[in-house]
Amino acid sequence: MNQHVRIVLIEDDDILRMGYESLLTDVEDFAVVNSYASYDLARKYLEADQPDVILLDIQMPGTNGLQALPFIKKALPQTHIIILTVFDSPELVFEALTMGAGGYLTKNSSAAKIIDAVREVSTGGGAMSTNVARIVMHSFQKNLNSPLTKRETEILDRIANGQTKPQIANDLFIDQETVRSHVKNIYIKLDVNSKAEAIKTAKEKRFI
Amino acid sequence: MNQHVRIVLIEDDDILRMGYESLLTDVEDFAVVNSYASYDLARKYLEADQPDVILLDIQMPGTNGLQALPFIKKALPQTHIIILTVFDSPELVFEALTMGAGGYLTKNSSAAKIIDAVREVSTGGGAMSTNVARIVMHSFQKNLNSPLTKRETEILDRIANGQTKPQIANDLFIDQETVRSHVKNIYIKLDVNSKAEAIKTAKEKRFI
DNA sequence: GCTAAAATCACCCTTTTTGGGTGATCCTTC
DNA sequence: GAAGGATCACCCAAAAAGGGTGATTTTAGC
Repeated sequence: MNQHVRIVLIEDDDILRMGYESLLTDVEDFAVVNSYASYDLARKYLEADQPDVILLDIQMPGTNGLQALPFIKKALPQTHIIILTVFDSPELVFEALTMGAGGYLTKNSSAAKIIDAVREVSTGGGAMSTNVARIVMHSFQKNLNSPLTKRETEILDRIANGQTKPQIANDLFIDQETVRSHVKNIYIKLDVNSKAEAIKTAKEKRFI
Repeated sequence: MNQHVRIVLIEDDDILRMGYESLLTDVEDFAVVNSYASYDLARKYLEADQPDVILLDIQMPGTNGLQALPFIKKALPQTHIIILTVFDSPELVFEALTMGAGGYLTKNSSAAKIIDAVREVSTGGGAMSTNVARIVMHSFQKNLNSPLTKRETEILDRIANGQTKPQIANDLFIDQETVRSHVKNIYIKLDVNSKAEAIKTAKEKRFI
């Protein structure tokens, strides 16, 4: 039995949409079951299409791709969604990923990359173009020149997780006064005088 | 003038090391300037090697790759580091990325993928194998079935950033009592009775 | 081995924040 | 028009935070 990967395209540019369709149709085990110029047009047919993978543009008339994402996820929880767009700002990327996109490709991606990506996400993998990967990886990067000591970082991290000083003291098997002492030093080093400011500053400078 | 990408390999398996060396040397504009069986052996030569890219194994005798990462970063801030390993647990991946790795490949990666990755990171891009991408993307994913309302999520998010109720009230132009009201509802929905627990539970269940 | 930095604890103090209970009003949004 | 969401009010006591000042003990780098 033929186990085709069922693909749906949602892309408002006619030329591009036809291009992708032709590209993906030519792949042996892929099947483009339908393609639409917008989510609003696709909406009522998607469930019948039963796609394994949706290639989704962001910029579209009506509901845009990012707005559509949660609705698609709710209607078709098993479907993997690849964002395919010209935009690659950190905000859009993170927005897409938190909403459950399984891939994020920019439109300068080669045909081979797009085919690879579809295959990957259809089996539960992840896919992103290199510029998106750079953004994502950069978001993890900690500042390696933190003025905070190990202990101070540990404590500030726990504060950022909502722990109170007594709780922290208890967890680390040290006295509350010691925790207080560390916190005071943290405040001095970060030039702040409250938890909120400390967390804000530390996150901005990637100390935690 | 020939602008070669200067590559250093740190990999304890002799066969693999030679394999990578031969693979990368054959690429026109790549130059493998040196290869070592461990970081401890590489250590004192690295600065002289002036690599643009280091392919770094994790499992090694002596200092392992992840432990070596911060030292390499400190000594050679401009050098891009690609972790090349058989391990792909979330913990190791995040550890490597926070320590400043520019790429994370698993050893089942094809020759072409490895060459691509070196080229990418050498120009400041990011690179990761699909299984790593899956892990990373999954870490961003929010729970789309949160029991919390928009407002409640907003407020819990601010609490997780260290803001106090008065501050939140002020920022959102609502009364402290309203914030308290929301917080109470959050506590009931999450079945907790403190900030710390609420943040912990919400993060675990990816509500924030 | 010396020295500086880091980690530890102590006691002074006041102000702010928290959490629980109970109830009410006003929007929206199906 | 009913329900969930968002808003505000007032009761209360306990907990936590923040500032100041100082001291001791480890730990780590030269």
